[in-house]
Amino acid sequence: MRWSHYYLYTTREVPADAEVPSHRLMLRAGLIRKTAAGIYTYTPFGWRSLAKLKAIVRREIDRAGGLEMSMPMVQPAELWKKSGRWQRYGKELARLEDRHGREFCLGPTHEEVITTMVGRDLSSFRQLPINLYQIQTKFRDEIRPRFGLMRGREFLMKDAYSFHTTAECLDTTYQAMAAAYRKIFEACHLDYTMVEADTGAIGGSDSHEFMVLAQTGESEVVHNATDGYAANVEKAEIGALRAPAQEEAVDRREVATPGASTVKEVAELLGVDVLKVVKTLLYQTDQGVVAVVMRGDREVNEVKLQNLLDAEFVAMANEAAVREATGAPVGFAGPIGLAEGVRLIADESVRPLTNFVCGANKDDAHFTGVNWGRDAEPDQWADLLLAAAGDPSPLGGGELVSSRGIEVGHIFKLGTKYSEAMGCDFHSEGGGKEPMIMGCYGLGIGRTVAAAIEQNHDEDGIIWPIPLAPFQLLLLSLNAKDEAVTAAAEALYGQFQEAGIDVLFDDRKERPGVKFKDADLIGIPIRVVVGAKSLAEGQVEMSLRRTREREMVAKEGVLARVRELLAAPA
RNA sequence: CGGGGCGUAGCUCAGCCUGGUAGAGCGCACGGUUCGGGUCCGUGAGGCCGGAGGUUCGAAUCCUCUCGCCCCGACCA
Repeated sequence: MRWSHYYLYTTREVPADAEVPSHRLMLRAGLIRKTAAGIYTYTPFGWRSLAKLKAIVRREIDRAGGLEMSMPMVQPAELWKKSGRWQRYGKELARLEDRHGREFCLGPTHEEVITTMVGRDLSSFRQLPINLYQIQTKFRDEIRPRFGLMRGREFLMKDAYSFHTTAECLDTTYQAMAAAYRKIFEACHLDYTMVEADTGAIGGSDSHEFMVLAQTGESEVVHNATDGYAANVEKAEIGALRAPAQEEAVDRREVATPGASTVKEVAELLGVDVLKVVKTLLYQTDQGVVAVVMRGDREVNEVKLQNLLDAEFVAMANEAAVREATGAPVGFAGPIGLAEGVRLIADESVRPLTNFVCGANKDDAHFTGVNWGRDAEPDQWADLLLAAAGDPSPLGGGELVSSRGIEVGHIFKLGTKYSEAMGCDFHSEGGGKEPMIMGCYGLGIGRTVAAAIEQNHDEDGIIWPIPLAPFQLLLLSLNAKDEAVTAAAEALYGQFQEAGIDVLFDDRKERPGVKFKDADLIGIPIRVVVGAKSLAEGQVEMSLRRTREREMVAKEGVLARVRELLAAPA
């Protein structure tokens, strides 16, 4: 491709709203343009990179037995009402009406559509298992889109759905898809990790996420290198915490704690360790108001809470609700004397505490010397602790380490949640009718490309991994008016094209400085520079974007050298 | 949805407080210059100052409403 005839416009300045490197560089390098908040246009240049990733994804999913298809982006409300998600999905589901007033939504995912289709077409165990996938534009009306393609509202995603007669069969496909994902991310040369995950709004049992490790990632993951445990922090289990020393029970006393509404303030005021202070958090849920007692220095994992309650939503109670439940302003809640009907759940971390401090459900007052059994008893004990770096791994390998990741893939065992709702049954060998057992497998296309940039860039621009680079090679001709240079560059361009190499030929009438800056910015892995001085000696300069190592190569030997570099592991 | 901020040339922004002829840099066009790391000089095109209403002799500037965008939070295959 000749740059002079191509659609590739770089910018020196950045729109001020780009905060993370991938977003900034994708705009500057002319890969994407913003059309609306969280909605982007992919330029021809950017689209090439996405196309490369799509090809890798297709290759691996096809090998894993997937069959490519395509489903509509606009879906009838009827299907979503049938699965119950029309109500449950919330405002993220973009809804619209057609001219007749019929309700539709923009598909954020496609369980309803695929399950309905498979349910109609397949009816026998003999037709199973089957694994269908598509690469398609999704729409989720995110509350706050940000970071360019990392969290857009409209985005490209590969989603696959598998249908089975048995859990074992589902597991086989699940493992095969996990293996395919590994191959995909390895083929992209990404530093990633697979972690246990919560199933969220999609539902189901087993679930794993594929995280590309990056500081700018929106998810926190914890892992332990010794025992191999790795999980999204939302899901993470924790080994036994060190138990505090047991004390002889003392009398419970109410003490004045004016203005001390945080654990830290209370601990300081009373001169005790924060570990001695418990906090009681009030949540509003569709199951009613819930009070959670948590160790003073730790956070509640709201996902664990939601799963425990089997709740549709869980949110911190507002001030009015807190007052109603505790009779006190925020900051003085405790497990003793809560309003009627408030469910009290205590985290396991506070179980071994003796003579602890908690709010007195009274303005400016706390209790000291509180003991379980004698003074209070929760309706339920549970693990609601949000894992943190330094916690013991549940597998016993020592401390958990925390890192940040970009969620690029998420696979689920759905079970029969959708097949039952949508009536997707099969006749079993025994003649009975059973719901199909399903799995689903998502992979963010744009997000993966953004993650690749997040992991591969420097201060000058993108450093594409060869498999995702829009072009493999950038041929750069310096002196446009020098006939010998032009002729040599044209000859090389012809050779590269003939050899089937993805080449971008910078034949623009620009100064060398501009071309070099652009070359660094757009990050094509291999660069070949034809300039007057070296050409006089029959040589051209070759270099790699990643290492910046330069070498002079006789112009006759360039093609062979390029082939060598492309074959080498990146 | 709560809190904060911003909408002025294609892009990045100044001007607004204290109302009086709409600006800069980059980009673009033209001429010259330069030619291995975003040359330099000159000329020029380009803006119902997001939209509506109000105050005023007069509004980019003050007031009200509205739309859009961004940041923090809650949220999230």
